[in-house]
Amino acid sequence: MRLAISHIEEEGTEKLSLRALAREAGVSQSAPYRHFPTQRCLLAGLGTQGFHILHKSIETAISTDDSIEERFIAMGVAYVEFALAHPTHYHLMFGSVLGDFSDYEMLHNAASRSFAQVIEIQQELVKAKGLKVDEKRFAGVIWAGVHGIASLLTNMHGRSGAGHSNAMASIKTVSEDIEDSVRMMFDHLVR
Amino acid sequence: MRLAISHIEEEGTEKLSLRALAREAGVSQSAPYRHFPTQRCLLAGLGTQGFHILHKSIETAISTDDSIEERFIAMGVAYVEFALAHPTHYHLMFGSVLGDFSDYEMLHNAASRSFAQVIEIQQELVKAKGLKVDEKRFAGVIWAGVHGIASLLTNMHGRSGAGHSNAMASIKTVSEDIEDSVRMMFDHLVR
DNA sequence: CCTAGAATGTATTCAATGTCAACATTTGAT
DNA sequence: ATCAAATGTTGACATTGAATACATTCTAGG
Repeated sequence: MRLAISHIEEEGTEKLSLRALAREAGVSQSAPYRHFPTQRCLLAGLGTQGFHILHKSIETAISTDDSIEERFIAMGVAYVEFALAHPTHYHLMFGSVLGDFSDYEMLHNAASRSFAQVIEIQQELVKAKGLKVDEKRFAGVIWAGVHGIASLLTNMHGRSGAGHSNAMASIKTVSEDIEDSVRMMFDHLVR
Repeated sequence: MRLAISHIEEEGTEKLSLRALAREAGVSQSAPYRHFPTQRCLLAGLGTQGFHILHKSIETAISTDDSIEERFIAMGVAYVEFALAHPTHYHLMFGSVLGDFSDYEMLHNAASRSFAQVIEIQQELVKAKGLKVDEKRFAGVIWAGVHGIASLLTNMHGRSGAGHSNAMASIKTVSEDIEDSVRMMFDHLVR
């Protein structure tokens, strides 16, 4: 039922049981199995959906008349904001829960499209600025940069900070102005 | 029993059941509960241990006569290498599984010590280079940088790459020379 | 050495979960 | 209206985290 697919969006501690989901959806425990043969398939569906949202978000963010540098930053910001808006999706997409994407064609395709999008704008930047870098390593480091921010913010969220308040304060500062933080991280590329 | 504590180290898909662990240790299913009131306590123990290892690794890495820039890079490399060597620990330490550390004093303290260590060398760098930055944001971004590399490498490990080979290739390149990658990420700080 | 109490281990039980199979109901196209 | 596909339900099963009550081992103080 489509109820499940909409309930899919109910971002919650994914950890949430299939049965609980079903119960909450007002149907019986094994109803979901009509739609998803296994729990992992349900999660794969969530992941696929996540990649679609991310793709659209980035597409919107980079479809401006700004310079490539600014569009590059905008992409980073969009990436991080997506993670904050959809932490469960993000966790599925870039965590190790789902394992190898090859098992799920739709997920795999959606991921490929997102990856291609990011790599494309990154190559555009390299070209425009005439950067002399190992392109593959560059792509990986860029990705790691935004992923690091996104991951830290989503994971450390709601941690008390008492005692190691310095570290938590630094995270809070990052989260309070994401654009500034992305800009700081890619400092040397934007100037 | 201490067997459990040593078996703790057996890095495995943490997801592994307590019972399986007990079985593998050759004791009965509920024996572990003598040592850890709950599963989360066991995991908290693992996390604590992880912070100790990380602290020692970084301590070793930065105890050289090199310049602050080089020691800074060495810290980043040590951080990433720790994550690769102990992915389960890392996941517990910086994922959201354990939730708020305040619930476990030892874990909390170990984490604080690690955080302080990282923040200290980062402050040293800021001072030495006379950087004019928001220190808190700077700390967060630095942390996010190394965390991003570590997280991507540990999570994407063993993903087939067929189809979106560009993205996977970029990760592979990063993993093949971690120091170069960390250097590229903190480019502007090291030159 | 002996014994009391702590530390450790076991057996048994319970509720929740993922999965499956057999059966029932709804729905849409012909 | 009919029939097949889609969807939902009930009941079962094995596994898991957890709790309780009972048994064993170890160790320190007399």
